[in-house]
Amino acid sequence: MVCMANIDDVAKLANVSTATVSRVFNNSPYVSEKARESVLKAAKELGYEPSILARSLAMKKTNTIGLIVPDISNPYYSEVVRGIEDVCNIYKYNIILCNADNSRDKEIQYIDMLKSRWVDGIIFHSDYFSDEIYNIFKDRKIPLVLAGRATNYDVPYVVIDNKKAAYDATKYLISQGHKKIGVIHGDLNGMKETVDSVDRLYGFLDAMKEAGLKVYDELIKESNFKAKGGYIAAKEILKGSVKPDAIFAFSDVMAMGAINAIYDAGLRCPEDVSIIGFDNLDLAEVTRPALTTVAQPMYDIGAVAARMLIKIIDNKKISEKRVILKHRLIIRQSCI
Amino acid sequence: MVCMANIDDVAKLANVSTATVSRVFNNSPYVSEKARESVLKAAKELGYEPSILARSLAMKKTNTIGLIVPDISNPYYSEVVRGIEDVCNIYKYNIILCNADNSRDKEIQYIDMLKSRWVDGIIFHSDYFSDEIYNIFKDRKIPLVLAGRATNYDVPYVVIDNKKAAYDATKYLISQGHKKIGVIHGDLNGMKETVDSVDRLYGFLDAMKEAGLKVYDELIKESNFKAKGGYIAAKEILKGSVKPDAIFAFSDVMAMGAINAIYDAGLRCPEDVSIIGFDNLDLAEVTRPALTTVAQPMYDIGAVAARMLIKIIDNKKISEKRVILKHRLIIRQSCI
DNA sequence: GATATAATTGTAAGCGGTTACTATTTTATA
DNA sequence: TATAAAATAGTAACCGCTTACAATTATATC
Repeated sequence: MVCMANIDDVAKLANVSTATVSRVFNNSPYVSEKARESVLKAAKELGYEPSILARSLAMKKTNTIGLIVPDISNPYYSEVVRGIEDVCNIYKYNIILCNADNSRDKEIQYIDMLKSRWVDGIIFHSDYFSDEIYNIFKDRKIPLVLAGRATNYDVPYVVIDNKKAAYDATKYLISQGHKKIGVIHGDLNGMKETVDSVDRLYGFLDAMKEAGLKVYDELIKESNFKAKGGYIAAKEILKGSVKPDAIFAFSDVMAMGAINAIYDAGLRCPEDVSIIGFDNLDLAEVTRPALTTVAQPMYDIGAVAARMLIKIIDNKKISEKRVILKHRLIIRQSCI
Repeated sequence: MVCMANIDDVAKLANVSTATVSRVFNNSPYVSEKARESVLKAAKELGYEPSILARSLAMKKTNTIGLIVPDISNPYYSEVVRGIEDVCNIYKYNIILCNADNSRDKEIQYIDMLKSRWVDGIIFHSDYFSDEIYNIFKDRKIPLVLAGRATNYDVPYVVIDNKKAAYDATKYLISQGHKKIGVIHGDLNGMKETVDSVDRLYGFLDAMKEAGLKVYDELIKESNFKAKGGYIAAKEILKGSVKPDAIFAFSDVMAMGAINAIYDAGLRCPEDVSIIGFDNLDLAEVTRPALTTVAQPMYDIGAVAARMLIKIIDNKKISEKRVILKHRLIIRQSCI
């Protein structure tokens, strides 16, 4: 930290007290035009800029929020973060970014770090929101908004209806005449805490049941939300005895991997096997076949979460603590 | 900011002075085992955690670095940022993230904000590094590392050799027998400040010249580094009188757009027109045809930049202020 | 036991702001 | 013109920590 002019220097040069300087920079009324001018002039001359750090300490408010996500290099999260950043920018908040890789230890470590930095609040986006994490937040007493994850605890959140979304996607596949439908899902966490994949799987099962279709266990595989994982899972599905006519991947990236697996198995997509993804990343529309997918409003998940958190920090009323944003089926070329 | 125990509370409960408490938490020697224990006990009892904010003010060091990038939701940047974050995490630095959208105004605004937050240094990644921005950094006297952009000013940077990279890619196309090669580049900024696209264009031209190949102006189009832009540019190229046998897109995303344009024009990729991209984003290997591309070490650009900045902050010697990382040609299926 | 030395600990002044409270100056009102 | 009210300015305590310096205590040396 290079030294620079402080409030005393400015006060001295402008021949006023520090209080007056402070008032000028806080747009307080009750400061004469004359004083204001000379302060501004002195400040300019010295290249003075108030220290947000010192101000934060004095006011016990940092105008900073912490952001805990698994991995910013994952396009889903980078889009969410972009939404958060844009809203924060409007309200003059800054964000401290933390990549926790879904590791509970890292998450806890980051929460403590953010706390000791006095962030005004935290937006937490993780695959899991466990009792342990909940209690830590409760102990630390930091305003919290959950993004992308619902909870029964009294914590505000912004999500989509994952179950309904998967239900809709499955219904669409069924309406297209598909009967033997495979699924590539993510970690189910032993069905204990509810994670996205669990919700989505239930939605899938509901739709299948409703349509009276048989669910083949061997067509349902776990993967890791990555392209390679999707590829491997699809490959296994395709080499089984039950041949699927469609596969529902719980992420676009896994869907892309699955498409490659289909081609590598000597089949075509969508002619032989239809694929539907989840997320609607940018890449979904630039690949071939363009991906039919369930769109999540990632940017808005971030933006709404940020807006909620800032309201909570400012003690403003929030109309609804549990926000469920709309998903949307985007029909492109990977399903027929 | 919720109130919590401070150093005085702990000192009182532990029956020592605040100095001792501070010493305990800074692992100072010269504090007796007895005192250390009682401080730790008191701290635990009160749930005390030192305020990094107050510490930063007292020490004039925040252990925070500012990060200015155009757009975190762009996968290139999110990968760079991930590299930065991982290194910062190791060295106990935190990052404040700023999306400046390549807007000079936003960049300046963010620089000032970061300064008034006393960040220890800034990593700046923008398409442009102008005199104006350079001077602002110089005035503000903040340690700075440039990522992804070289400069003649005395500012450390981490880049790849864009000219050589484009040269290599072009040579590869030529070696495959291509002669009429198109280019989709980004903003050339009037060839004034050197931006990526300019360097790359020169590399392309060099290779063409060296091979004695004719460069067709109508095969060279400007675009915006987005898929749609790549699509439009390729479409224009394809409908001209000179038919290209290959197109070099200066980003993978534009390359993807171009592939779509090729198919929409009733042609095939790579059989009729080869495409080579730039970046080697994750998506490059999951699309069909898998993208032949010039790989940039995005994660490392971030990681190395962060390591350099932290060294500079700590006044350690850095062996080389101008780091040029290796690019790599990744051959997949989009070129034959 | 006296004295020198080393190990601990405490005191208090910063770091750069904000703000309650008080003091002073202006302006309005009678 | 005297006085009340409003506007403006200043003083100093405080936010929570670090650290130079001084003070105290324990240990070693003669």
